[in-house]
Amino acid sequence: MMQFKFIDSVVNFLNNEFPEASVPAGWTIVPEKCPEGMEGDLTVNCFRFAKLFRLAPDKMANKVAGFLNTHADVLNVEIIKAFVNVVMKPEALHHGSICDVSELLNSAKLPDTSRRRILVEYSAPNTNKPQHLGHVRNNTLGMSLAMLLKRVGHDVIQINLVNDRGIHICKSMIAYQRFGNGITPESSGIKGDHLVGKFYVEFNNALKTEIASLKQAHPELADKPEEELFLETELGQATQKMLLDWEAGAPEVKALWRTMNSWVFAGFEETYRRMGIQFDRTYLESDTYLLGKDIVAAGLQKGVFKKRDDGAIFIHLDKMGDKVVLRSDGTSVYITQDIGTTLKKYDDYRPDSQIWVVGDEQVLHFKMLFEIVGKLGYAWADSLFHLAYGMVNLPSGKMKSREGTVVDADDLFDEMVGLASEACKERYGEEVSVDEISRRAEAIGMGALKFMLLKFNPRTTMTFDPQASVKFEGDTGPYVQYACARINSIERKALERGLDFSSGKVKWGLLQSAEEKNVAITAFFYPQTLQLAAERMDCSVLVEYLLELSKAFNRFYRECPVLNAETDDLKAARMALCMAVREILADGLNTLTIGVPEAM
RNA sequence: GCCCCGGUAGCUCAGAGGAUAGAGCAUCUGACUUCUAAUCAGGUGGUCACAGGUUCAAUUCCUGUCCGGGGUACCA
Repeated sequence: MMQFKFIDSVVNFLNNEFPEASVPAGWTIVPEKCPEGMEGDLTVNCFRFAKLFRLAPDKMANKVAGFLNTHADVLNVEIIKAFVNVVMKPEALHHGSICDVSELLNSAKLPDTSRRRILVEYSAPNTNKPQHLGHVRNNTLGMSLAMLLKRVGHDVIQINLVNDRGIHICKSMIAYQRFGNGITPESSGIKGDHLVGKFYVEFNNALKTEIASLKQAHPELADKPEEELFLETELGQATQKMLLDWEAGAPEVKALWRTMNSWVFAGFEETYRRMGIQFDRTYLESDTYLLGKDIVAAGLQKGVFKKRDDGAIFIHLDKMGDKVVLRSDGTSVYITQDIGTTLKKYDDYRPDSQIWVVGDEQVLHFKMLFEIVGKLGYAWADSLFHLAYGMVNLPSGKMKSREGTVVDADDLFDEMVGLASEACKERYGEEVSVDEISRRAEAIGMGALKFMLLKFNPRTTMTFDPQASVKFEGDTGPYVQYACARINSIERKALERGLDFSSGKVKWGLLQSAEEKNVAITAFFYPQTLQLAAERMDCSVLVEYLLELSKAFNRFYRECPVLNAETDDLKAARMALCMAVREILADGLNTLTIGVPEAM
């Protein structure tokens, strides 16, 4: 990690002054950004480490300030309580931060000994309907987390586990058989996953009608919930039979299943491509759904699991009570499959850690899963992690497919990109090719959406306001992209004017204004921000940072002309600052899987 | 009932022991002959749900209460 020389000096100084103090190995001072309105660039917060040296915080502050007063890199020092506010010489400030930007970017990488192989599983869609806003949050969190972990040096493997079989899949198949009339994505021009989703809806409508007439014919059933009446209906029975036929390998059922799933996969492929998702491995539940059974059988032998009188196999998990892992009829439950796939993924990749990006309604499920894996004797059970994220609600409340309030993923992409496209045309409609406009609109629209979803802490249950979310102003992805676009524009203008800054040494010490220093100070925190975000598995940390750096840049942009600066040396130095900022912003946006348009 | 998560500005959200609690939106006022105004500068707006406790220091940690959400299946 990059560090200012004066910080190292203080640490050395303290170690020499207090040889008897037992400071942890590798201990150092982490400087903080001096709050706005205070005289200072950086702050050494002595509250945090005074105790290490058995000194009162204010005495420590005095000691540190006394030392720093004589330091060659320091211009001025002010003590407030136990905060030591340091004004640095601009030269030293820039050399400790933004001057060598590739070194700065590189220093975000963890040392080899801290790098891990990590499996990130996310998305996990069902093949009976298209993806919606909830999936988009999941996908965005998953892919960005994967990129973030990679960015700091981990070996990351992105995994999807597709739910491609089961009773819910049979529902759309039954509906297709009955109402489909041989329609296909090609014949209808409807995207495959949407077409299959239509039949899932039709199934539920038909089922609702049948249940209504069932209740009418049998008033005693009036109070029964619909799920309990499923197998009383003709449709329900047909669906159940189809599931059994599927499991028995009935050729005509399998053929239809393959056909319809292929439509859905083609549709998903398009959705994923648009989001920029590439999985390293896709597991299909149709291949893995039987996996856990052997393990349960073996666990029963070992006494980890027990058999109940009715034949069901369960495990006793102390505080969480009993959990059935195999039904009395011998079939798997959800957790059985997850035990199986967890072990399978472990065997396939030997990871140091596995992460599941799954909604927070499943926290208990994963707690149980991890405990079961541990009880089965796998020491790596404590390296398993459920990244539980909150649901996406609408201002009107929850999204409900039954009430048609679900925000479809593809529609949402189109809307965001469409609005971005309009904004682009407004600005550059005449001068820029249609092709370029659509490229920009794609980066801006998709970027705005992803950025918005990542801005929230993953665990918060967020409200998605279509009106507000569709804007490209304020704390948004386009705000960050715009800062990059401004820098690109400066670079283009420099070329037009025949200015060449590539040769000659940059005189960083010329950048002395508050705005210039603030950019450099903010830049300094980039590597540790990446590492913190990775450690917390929380991209919102990075999002906040990118906004802050963009804000610092935009202020600089307003106050400090680059190409119109007073001297050539100052022009060159400011240009170098711009280039460095662009590299950081682009690196950050990239990590969030957001593109950077050339201009906007 | 029990378990988990949350309650911070009109709205959406940051802050997780430290300085005067922040940002965006909304609203009001200014700034485009200048390297892009998708920008910038400023105003208005707060009992950090409530009550105790720990601490030199609590919005942050602990306990309790209230309110909201989720979970508590031989569903996934």
